[in-house]
Amino acid sequence: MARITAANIDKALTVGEVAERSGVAVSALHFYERKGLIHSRRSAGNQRRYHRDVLRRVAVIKVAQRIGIPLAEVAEALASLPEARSPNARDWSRLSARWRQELDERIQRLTQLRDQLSDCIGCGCLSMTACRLRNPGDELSEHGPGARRWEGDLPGGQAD
Amino acid sequence: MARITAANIDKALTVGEVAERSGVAVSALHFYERKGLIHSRRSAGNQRRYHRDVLRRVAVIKVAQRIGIPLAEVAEALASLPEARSPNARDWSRLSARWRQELDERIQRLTQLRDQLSDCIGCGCLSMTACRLRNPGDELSEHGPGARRWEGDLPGGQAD
DNA sequence: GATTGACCTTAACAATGGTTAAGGTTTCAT
DNA sequence: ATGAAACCTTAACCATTGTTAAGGTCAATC
Repeated sequence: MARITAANIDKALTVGEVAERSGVAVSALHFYERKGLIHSRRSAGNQRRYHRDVLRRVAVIKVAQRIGIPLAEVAEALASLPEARSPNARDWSRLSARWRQELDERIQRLTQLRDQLSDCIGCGCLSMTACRLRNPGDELSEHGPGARRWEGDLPGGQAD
Repeated sequence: MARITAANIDKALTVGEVAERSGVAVSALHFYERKGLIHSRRSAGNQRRYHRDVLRRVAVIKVAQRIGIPLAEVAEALASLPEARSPNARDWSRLSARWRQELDERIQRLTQLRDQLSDCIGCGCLSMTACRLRNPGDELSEHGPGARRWEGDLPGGQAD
């Protein structure tokens, strides 16, 4: 369907066209629709027909995935877009800002982890009680005499 | 079993003890064993008995997970440890160094993404053809006249 | 009007990282 | 020696993000 001519440039898109242009598989588009991330109308013969806005939505979904946002959260964010009109620059900017913050936090967490890991490289301390990397959440010190014996329980006595 | 006394401080650990000390569930320990990340001997009655080294391995697994390394890759890394002796500081250092590099790369990718996303906040361009975030992998320009009409197909004519 | 490609739905499968349940055995302390 | 707590195995189930298959319909073209 949908010969692309000057006359029908505004025509609704078929699922195949959206797949081709957005670079995601038809099956993924079906999936996104089931999850409420995108929407379609139906043709007389029950085939999906998409407004061109769907291309932006899919692009946004792909960016969000790169950031590491789970689809459920993307769905929420997209649900916050206005229904009455096509989203405008400000609408998209809001999403970008929101996700940039998540991205910032993720980067910060990873950077902190990296710094701790760097300390570990020099000393091989990944395995020791004192290691900053391990200690958060390591309940060792609460549980009897064995818990503090990290340095003593190796044949050869190396403090690894 | 395993009264903790001065006399049996070097005793093998049961799965419950490992779970408690490492902070991971018994089911997860079984799972790690199935996947080859940790190993156990068996008691006369077929119960798992762990060498204390397992606590280090589990700690390393947890760190790797925080970094975002999939278990299969962790399994590979752990398999590279010497079998004959308990791993020493240098062995653990090698793992740390290896993963630090992966972490560095991950951080760099995310940072680049963040910078691009920052550009998008100002202009709302997440949806536009020119956007650096979108263009890699966006096949738009190859597919007919519709492909370039990002600015023209919105009622109201905003360039969003 | 028939063919062919694109489309439809439903359901099952895949990988990842486990948890939960069911039914039976071992270990420990008393 | 017995009862409770911990352990065993197998199998099914959970969420996430889709893909693949089966069986049937629609749309556009020759």
